[in-house]
Amino acid sequence: MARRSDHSREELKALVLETARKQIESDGLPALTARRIAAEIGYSPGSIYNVFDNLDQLISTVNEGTMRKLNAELATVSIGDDAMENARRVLAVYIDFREANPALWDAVLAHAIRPGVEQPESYLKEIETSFGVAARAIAPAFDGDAHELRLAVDVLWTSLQGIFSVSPHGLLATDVQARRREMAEFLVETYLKGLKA
Amino acid sequence: MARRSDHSREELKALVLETARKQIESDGLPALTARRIAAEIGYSPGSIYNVFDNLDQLISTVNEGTMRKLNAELATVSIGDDAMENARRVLAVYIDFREANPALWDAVLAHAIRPGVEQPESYLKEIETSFGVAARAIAPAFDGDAHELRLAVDVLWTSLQGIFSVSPHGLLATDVQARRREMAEFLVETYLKGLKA
DNA sequence: GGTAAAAGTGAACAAAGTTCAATAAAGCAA
DNA sequence: TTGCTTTATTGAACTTTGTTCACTTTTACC
Repeated sequence: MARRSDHSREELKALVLETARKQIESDGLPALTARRIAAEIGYSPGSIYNVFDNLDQLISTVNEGTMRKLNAELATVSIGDDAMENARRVLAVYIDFREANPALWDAVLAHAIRPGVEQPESYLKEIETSFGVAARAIAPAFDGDAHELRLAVDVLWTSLQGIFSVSPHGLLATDVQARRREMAEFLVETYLKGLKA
Repeated sequence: MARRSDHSREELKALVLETARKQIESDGLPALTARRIAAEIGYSPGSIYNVFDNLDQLISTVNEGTMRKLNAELATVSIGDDAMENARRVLAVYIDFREANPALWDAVLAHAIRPGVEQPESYLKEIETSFGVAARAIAPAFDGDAHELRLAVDVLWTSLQGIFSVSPHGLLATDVQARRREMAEFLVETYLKGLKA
């Protein structure tokens, strides 16, 4: 069979994307396969490659949507003159988001690690938006040194990624989430204190 | 054919291990496959599974060796009463080790991330040894609160893993190493200042 | 010398990403 | 309507992976 026109090219792309997102949410990134998406939407595996170059690009697009959702929530955080207070608020939103979307966020983290794989421009833009919020949050602790501010944000961001990526050993699965929250809060408290010192 | 006795079981295990280590070093973890190891040592793929349960266990064993090597170097660091100075020294050894063994260290980091996959006891012991060094290094900044010291070490360790895992975007490959060093040093400086504040 | 145990093989299985010649439907022209 | 062109879609096929296991061959021992 061929040429069904059940969906336009754009509709099909959106359908694939949405299905991929749901499958990541319910079973995690490793469970995502082209054949499984195809089966779910009633198309053949080849059709996935008609609307995406490959699975990596598809995952990047899912991740872009996840980042956009995070950024929408970060945008609601009110930023004042107290860097520590700002950082606490941003972290709270970050953690809540992660706990509300664990598998989707893991997919973002997993892809952030892959070396050499370059990401679409639009995806990098979303990341920059997040960095911008973080930068404005801790800016009061800096005397206008943009270069050092950028360094401080990069360090904070990647450190948080470490905390939420590495599985703490010797802990029951039920305690991992609480431990990570504790660690992230300790990092932000200590790091911000250090910035002001 | 069968039963060659070119090597004893222990010799074969060591041979597989050493070959895997070399292949990770030269081509990275993703390039490591059972068939490639087998071809290199002149055995069949099935023989790998005669001495290791599966590839994950083999990689964990390689990683254990890597950690042991790191610990040997960490053991030479002299620890004094100044937490900041201790931390600087430990970090320098850590960074030098990573730069001397990039692919092997990436394999350690990659495995640290995998959720649910439990590691052999002996491997966890090596990690604990590293944590012990880090704990003694920053202990002077604590008033004997073992619980908080442990938290501080966990945070520092996983944060560093984040810095060395996430590929900073918008950088030439040649600059990544220098940037990571800069970030790691900034983290340690700032974090330690925060601990003392 | 014969037998039991062990070492080693290598073909086979399932599952993955990906490709592409073939095909059927849709659109269009006459 | 008819026929031609274009295009969407297929699904079988290719490659590669981890892993298994019935079978073979060698060794060790009685």
